[in-house]
Amino acid sequence: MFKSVTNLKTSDCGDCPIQASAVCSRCEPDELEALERLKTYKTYAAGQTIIWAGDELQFVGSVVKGVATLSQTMEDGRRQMVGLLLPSDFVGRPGRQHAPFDVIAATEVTLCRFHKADFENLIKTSTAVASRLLEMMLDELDAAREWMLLLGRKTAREKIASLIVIIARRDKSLGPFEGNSRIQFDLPLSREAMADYLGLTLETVSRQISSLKRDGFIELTGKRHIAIPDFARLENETGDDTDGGMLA
Amino acid sequence: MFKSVTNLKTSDCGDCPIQASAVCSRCEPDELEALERLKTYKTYAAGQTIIWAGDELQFVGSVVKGVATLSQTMEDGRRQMVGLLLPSDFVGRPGRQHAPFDVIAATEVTLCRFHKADFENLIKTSTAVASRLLEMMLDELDAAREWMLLLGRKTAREKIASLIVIIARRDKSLGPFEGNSRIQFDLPLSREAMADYLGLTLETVSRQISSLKRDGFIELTGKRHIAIPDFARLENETGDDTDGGMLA
DNA sequence: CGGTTGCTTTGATCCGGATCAAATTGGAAG
DNA sequence: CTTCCAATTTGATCCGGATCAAAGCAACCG
Repeated sequence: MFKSVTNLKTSDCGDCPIQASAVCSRCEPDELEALERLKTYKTYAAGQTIIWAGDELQFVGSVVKGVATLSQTMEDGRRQMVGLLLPSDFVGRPGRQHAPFDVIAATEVTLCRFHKADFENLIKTSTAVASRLLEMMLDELDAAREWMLLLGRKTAREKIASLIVIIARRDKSLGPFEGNSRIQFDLPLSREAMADYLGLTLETVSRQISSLKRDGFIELTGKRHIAIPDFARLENETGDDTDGGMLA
Repeated sequence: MFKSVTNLKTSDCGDCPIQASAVCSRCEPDELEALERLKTYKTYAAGQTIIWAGDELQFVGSVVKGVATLSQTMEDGRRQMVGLLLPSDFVGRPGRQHAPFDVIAATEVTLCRFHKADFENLIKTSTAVASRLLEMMLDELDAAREWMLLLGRKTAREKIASLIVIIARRDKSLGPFEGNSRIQFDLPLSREAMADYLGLTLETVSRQISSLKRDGFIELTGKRHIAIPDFARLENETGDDTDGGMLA
């Protein structure tokens, strides 16, 4: 269920509602219009729980603005974030009841929402919508699996470096950047939220951030604002294959 | 990409090729027939790599028999299994190139395969196929997220107990069973493969299995055959919410 | 049969990250 | 500009699981 099918922005700009350049051409005008009629917007305050685990969900939709968190909690309180919901990410499970995860606003969040039943109906009749959703889910799944590698095998330092890199890559306000550029932005998550995402404690998160700072990979001004003097150099700390090469 | 969309059994029995009872009725006869024409079978030996990370993939399909493993490896050799492929699980990524995961046969594996391009074409024209696939992907994603909780927050003992419970639940040869039944079956994975799945070392896996045996949660005859005297009691060791309750 | 080979178990030690406990800081409210 | 407080950093210690090292053990083979 949940998170990040992505890009259900619903056309303030005439884009394909189930967006993404590649498929826009597949959207029939009447499908686009159908989505258009169904959408509503709603804003949630930071800290507010948008969806409770086990809820009977009445809507699906996507994040327009802000950051939310998709997480699961054990009885004894141990918590694991299983998804980070940034603008353009899809929220809600079409078909059947949603799985037991909470969605919590990390900052003020605006959702673009569709009535669930209507949306499900649309999936069943529109190939374009269904296959676009499928594609988005496949991306989601790939991301989830990469996260599994991080959780199962990376060290604390690699986890922190990976998270910072991922947040930077997804921050559209930075525009496209490359290689060794210097970039800066605000971390949308508290140390505790990062810990829940990375399977660490908040103390370890803090220590590793300090350590990356000491080693010159990042600079901090205030608690949330971060600067990365050399993006590629930080990427080397993630433990990931960075060359992206594919010889022979 | 990959793994477990599930149930592309392709009708030796007249079932919906994109199976699952709930949707069978949605399959049009001609769609069923289209899938029928496209399928081929192939068997792989235990230990064989079925798909290499980065491959240009020519087919998609599903596991008919045997067990395969979906895994990712870091340059320095650290490995994390990100999916367990059991009979009925889907393999391959329709649309775009598959992500960098290996698929390796853990036992002898038989796949039912479709030519990729044909299958993708089918998705684009058949709502039934696309929406069934979507549903399966959503289940996959839920499972992946539960695994994230396991990797990030569970103790070694809880991880082992969880894995045994999950394998037992998915073993169809056991038939449906409930609560405190006694059940027994063969573990389809080596200690090392379990370790790769759980984000542990093989020594820790072995120790925890021994510990569960000492405490009477499981019995072992030979290295692979396992008996669970009281399934519900083992479930209590997983750390999961077991009551499944949903009061008020 | 005895020997090789590949799992698996068990043992001893080490270390990364958790836990418990203060101290510090930055930002919001007055 | 101060005050206050939650978020963060830093410190000291502990422990679960990793690592290094040696046996068991069952299947296979000559």
